[in-house]
Order: sequence, then C-alpha cells, then structure tokens
Amino acid sequence: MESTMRSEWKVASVVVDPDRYYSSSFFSNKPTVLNSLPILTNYRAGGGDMFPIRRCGDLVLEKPPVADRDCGGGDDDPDESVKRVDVVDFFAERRFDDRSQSRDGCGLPVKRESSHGEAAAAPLRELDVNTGLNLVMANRGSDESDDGSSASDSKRAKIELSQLQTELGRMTAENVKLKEMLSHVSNNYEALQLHMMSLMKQQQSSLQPENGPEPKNGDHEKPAEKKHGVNAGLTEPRRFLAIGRSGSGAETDEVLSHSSSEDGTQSGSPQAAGKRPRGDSKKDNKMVAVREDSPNSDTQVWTADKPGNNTNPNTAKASIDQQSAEATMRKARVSVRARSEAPMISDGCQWRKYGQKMAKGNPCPRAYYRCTMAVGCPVRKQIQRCAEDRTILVTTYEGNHNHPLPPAAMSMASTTTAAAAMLLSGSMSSADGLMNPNFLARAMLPACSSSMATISASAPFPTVTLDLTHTASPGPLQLQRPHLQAQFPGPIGSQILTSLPFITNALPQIFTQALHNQSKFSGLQVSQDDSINAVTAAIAADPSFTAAVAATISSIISGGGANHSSNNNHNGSSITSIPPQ
DNA sequence: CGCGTTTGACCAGCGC
DNA sequence: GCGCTGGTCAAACGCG
Repeated sequence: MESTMRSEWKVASVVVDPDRYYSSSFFSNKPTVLNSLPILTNYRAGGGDMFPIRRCGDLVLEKPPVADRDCGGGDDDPDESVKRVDVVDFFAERRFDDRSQSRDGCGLPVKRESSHGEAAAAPLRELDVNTGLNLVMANRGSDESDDGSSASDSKRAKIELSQLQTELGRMTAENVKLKEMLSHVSNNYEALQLHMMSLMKQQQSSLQPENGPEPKNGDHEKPAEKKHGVNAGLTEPRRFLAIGRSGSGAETDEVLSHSSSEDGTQSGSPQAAGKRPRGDSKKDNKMVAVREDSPNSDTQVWTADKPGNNTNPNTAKASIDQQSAEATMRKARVSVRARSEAPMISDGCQWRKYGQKMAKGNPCPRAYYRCTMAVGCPVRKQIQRCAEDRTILVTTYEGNHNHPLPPAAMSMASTTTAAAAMLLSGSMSSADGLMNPNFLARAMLPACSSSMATISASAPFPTVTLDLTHTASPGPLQLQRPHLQAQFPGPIGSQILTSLPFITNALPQIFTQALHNQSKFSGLQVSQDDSINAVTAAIAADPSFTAAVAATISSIISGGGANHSSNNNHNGSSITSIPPQ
C-alpha cells in the first residue's frame, strides 16, 4: 500500500539523570551537552509503547503520537508509521554548524530543513528538564513513499544504528575524559590542601615565639579553648574554626548550644528559647552541642550535652572544637547587600516574619525573619534597606540551618556558612593579625576578582558583608563577585583590608572556569551562570570541602602577613577574573 | 479557620 | 540607676 504519509518518527529520548551529574540548569539551552552524557551504553529501538520505563542512559526510539504527525494524505495508520522507523544520525545532526541553525524561543536549536520544507518549523530537540534531559529528534521528512518494511529502509536503519553506536562509544570516551578532569580537579584540591597545611604549620612555628604566652585578657582559658586559636586550624583544616579571642571576653567564654539545646533543652518555654543570651551573662547555663554525624550522611544530629560528659577524651576534644565552632557560627553574621526592588531576596528558604523595628539611623524599618523550613531551625535573618541607597537591600543572616536544604537554598547557605567561618576564624586571630589578603588570590584563586574587607569595632557581632551591588548583571540575584567587608567586634579600630577574595564566590568561579574550559574542549556550550549555580550547589553539598576552604581562608586571615598596604590594583593585576556573561 | 503579618510590650546589654 | 537600643514575644489583625 502506498501512503502519502511522510516518514515522521521520533528518534529518541535520551534520558539522563541531571541530578547525578549536573543541575538541570546545566542542560538548559545546551544542545551539545550530549558530548558529556555520563552513561549512554544501552539503547533500544522500537515503538514507543515498548518503553514504559525510561531510565538513565536509555536511548528511546519511539513512534510519535498520531496527532503530532503532519501527514499530507491523512493516512494516519499507526501501524504503517511504525514500519517507517528510521534512525537519524542525530549525533551528526547535533553538531551541525551553529551558523546554519536557528533557535526557537527557548534558545533551543531548530532544525533548518533544507530539502524537506514541511518540517522546517519542527523543533529538532525538545528539552524537558522535569524528566531529565529529553532530547527528541523529530520530524525528519522523507519523500520516499511509505511502503512498509522495505529491505532498503531496514538496511539504512541498521547502518544508521551502527553509526549511532559509534557515536555512543565516542561519547563514552568523552565521559571518561570528563571523569579524568574531575579527578584532576580533585587532585589539585588535595594538593592545595596539603600545601596550605604546610604553610599553616610553617606559620605556626613562626608565630609561636612571637605571640608568646596568650592571652591578652589573661583570663582562664580552658584546655579545650586553647585549640580554638590559630593552631587549631593549622592541624585540622577540615573543620570550621572557632572564634577565639576577639577582644571581648563575652565572645570568648560564651558557648552557645546549637538549635536543639537552644530551643529545646535549655528551656521548655518558647520565650526562653527565643531570648538569645548576649554577652557573658549566661555562663552558668552554658551548654555544649555535641555533633553526631548520623548514619545518613546528609543529616546531622545535634544533641545537647553538658561539658565533661564526653567519655572519650579524643572525641571530646574534637567535638568541643566543633561545638565551639558551631556555637560561634551562631553568633557570626553574614550580611548580603544587593540591589533589589523586592522586599526580600529569594534565597530558597522559607521565612516567617516575627518582628519589625525601626533601627537608629535608618528611616527604613528592619524586619526580622526566622527560618521555618524545620522546627527549631536557629537561622534568622534581618532585612533592611540601606539608608543611603534604598534600592539596596541588606539581608543579614545569622546561624546555621539544622536541616537539609533544597538546592535553591544551597548557594546562599553555603555562602553564608563559609563567609561566617572565614569571619570567625579571622576574628579568632589577634587584632593585628589581619594580613596578607592577597596570598590566597595569588596562590589558589586565580579566577576570582578582588574585593575589599573592612574591619570595624562598632559591630556588636562579627559580621561579614557581601556586597553584590557592584555586580555587572542587574538580573536575578546571584552570588557573583561580592565585595567583602568584615566587621569584627573589639578594640581593633577601623582598618581596611584589600583584595580579600570571597571564597564561596571564587570557588564556583574556579569550577565554572574549569567547566567552561572543558566545554570549549568538548564543544559544549556552557553558560557560566548555569554552571555557577550547579557548582555552587555541588560545593555546598560537600561540607568538608567548604570547611576546608573556610579553614584555608582562616589561615589567610590569621596569617599575620604585612600586606596591609597592598592595594587593589596590585591584587587586581595578579588575578584573572572571569568576565560575566 | 489556619497561617502569616503587624505592632506594642517586654527584656537584656550597654553607655553615661 | 537610668535611658537608649537591639532583639524577641505574642496578641491582634488580615487574608485566602
């Protein structure tokens, strides 16, 4: 039977798991991303009904729905269309010259049909980020008649299937390359960590005779607290450093519990839980939080315990380190300045407003929010518009989330956590130990731009300010190259530090650069915005990495270098910055 | 009716 | 001790 139906068919849906390797945004608008598909070893061909389950790595060949077909003759016999299944070398198609392709409204390439005009407007690929990457090759026209299962057609199908297999093999090889690159990055990270540790040890040995016996205040330092100084960070970079002597005895002696003890065990009354102790007035009630990594690595359980309850001295030491670190993290604040007309920047978390107050010196009220993503989450934030420029929204975060975060919240959470860790480890050092901010930029962060840090004695709490108002892009708020200000309490006075790179900005930039380079290497088109988000989330998912980075930063802050007078120009000339896209 | 926001009151720290 | 300020609570209120 001769049919006028065009040989329309849907070649494939390539199903991958974006969460496993990339964020969904990574795939958006990336028609060539198949170069780096991780697993494409098994594929099957046949009618669509044969593939009720699509799994990662499946290449699905299926018959398009009848309604989708553009059949001139109106012959919609589905059986006949099945016989016309043809395999397109979509990998060859995939790489057709960019100059010869147009893009649809979503930025996806639209096949420009040269000889089969009817299909010119049909999308070559459709992207469904909800189900992973779903590349649909559709509507390949043919002027051949649909005469069923002709031998020539099946032969051509086999040939093209073999081509497909070849391409799959090539992609597997590319996948291996990607893995090698990842391994390379990991190795670099390890090497960097070792290098930093050696530098820290070197620094430790040089600082010890200079500093002499601590502390300035001469007050009772507990053995556990002695680990919280620079030395603690020297030996164990893979953890957050605790605040030490910051000029205020209250800051030092107070050990706050994490959320569970703060909101639960310290007092059953919500009011008592809400009233956060200030200064050193709560010494008698101080509790320590013991961090216990649960079997589920994604969650951490915090329990309250009295000091001295640790039976194992070693674990007690380590846990006290973490206790103190986390406790002080609770006090550290990370302030984000960003231009936004919206009343609140979207950071992926759920917040409940619990108060609003007029603050002195600012006609704009300050709003108080509390994280409501989990019961008892201690994280709070304050939102206030800048008095000088009311288009600038200042969001100040305090505390660490005690619950898993959605990917959307990872970026901000990791940023504030790392910044707070950096800040606290910096405040731990002596006031005159702030120093050599350029080192890290030169040594390990070639991809980040310069920024500035200010130390002020006026801040009641140690505060890091991330200034996003200088970013080039006025688009959606993203963590891009913030200028950085750090405010430390204590009699430090005002000092200007220069070129202190902001780690959680820089690291995504580094990885973005790596991805960008890799994308060039493999022909991918990778948006840096997309990859920043993906990489930031990936980094945030690895607390040890963040902790190590924070410790590294801390060593810079407490490094005692003499580059106070170094300027931005100097630093800027030594830093390769990634142009915003 | 439940949930989130508003707003006045309350508390604690700090400076004078 | 007093007043100022920041931070929080909780009843009242509004909205869907």
